[in-house]
Amino acid sequence: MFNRELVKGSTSLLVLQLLNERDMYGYELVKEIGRRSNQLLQMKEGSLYPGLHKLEKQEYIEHYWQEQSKGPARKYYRITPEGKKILAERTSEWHRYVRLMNHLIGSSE
Amino acid sequence: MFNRELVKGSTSLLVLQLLNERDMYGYELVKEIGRRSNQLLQMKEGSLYPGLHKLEKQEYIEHYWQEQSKGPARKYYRITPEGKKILAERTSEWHRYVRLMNHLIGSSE
DNA sequence: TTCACCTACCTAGAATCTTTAGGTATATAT
DNA sequence: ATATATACCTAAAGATTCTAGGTAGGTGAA
Repeated sequence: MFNRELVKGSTSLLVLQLLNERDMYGYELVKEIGRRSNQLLQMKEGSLYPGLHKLEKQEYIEHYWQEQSKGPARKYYRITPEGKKILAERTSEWHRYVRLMNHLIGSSE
Repeated sequence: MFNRELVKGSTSLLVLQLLNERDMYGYELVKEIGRRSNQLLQMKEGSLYPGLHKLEKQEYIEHYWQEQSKGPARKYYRITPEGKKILAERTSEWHRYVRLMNHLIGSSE
């Protein structure tokens, strides 16, 4: 597993990226992030739900409910145009940051 | 400037790396990180000093005082063998994390 | 010699984020 | 009945960072 400190801060970027691919509900995001990372990234519900609420308050995402024929209703989230803008900015920030860190810790990877 | 959230978590890695190159004192670390990053990374003293104290408590670094012929004395920090071990681990964690994130946000950079 | 500024250390309190550790409810399988 | 899985949620604790100071020694200009 990754050091907890290292993982901090990039969760909102990850969530925005996944919602940019398709609408998802919270529980699905937790599972999907685990699946895609081979369980290396285990986003806790206690982090994800408040995080989603914050992103929605910032109007980067919005939600709609969808009843299911079986099981509890799902609260789907959709990225907004503003969210796409932020995603693009954050992604390029991420790359700049990685390049800089790799430079500082003496790696060309 | 980078998003504050993005920068979180890698400061101790950076500090250990710099101290692995040579002994430095706190104030020097602030300036050096700024200099090497072209002022993109501005480590605040309020973050650095408590961070150094924590690393020292974990016995990854240790300090010694050095009087100056002019100006205040300097508290130099030196990385310990344990610190070097942790640095190697954290560095490889960093690379693994970056590879994973780049995969998840769909980039080959 | 007074004032501003730089070096060099430090911390308390606020803000933010994550985890822990629950809770509620629906549906299915044993 | 009971366990398990889905699916939402939050309060409190823990960790880290920033804000916004403080202390002190030395330098340079007016």
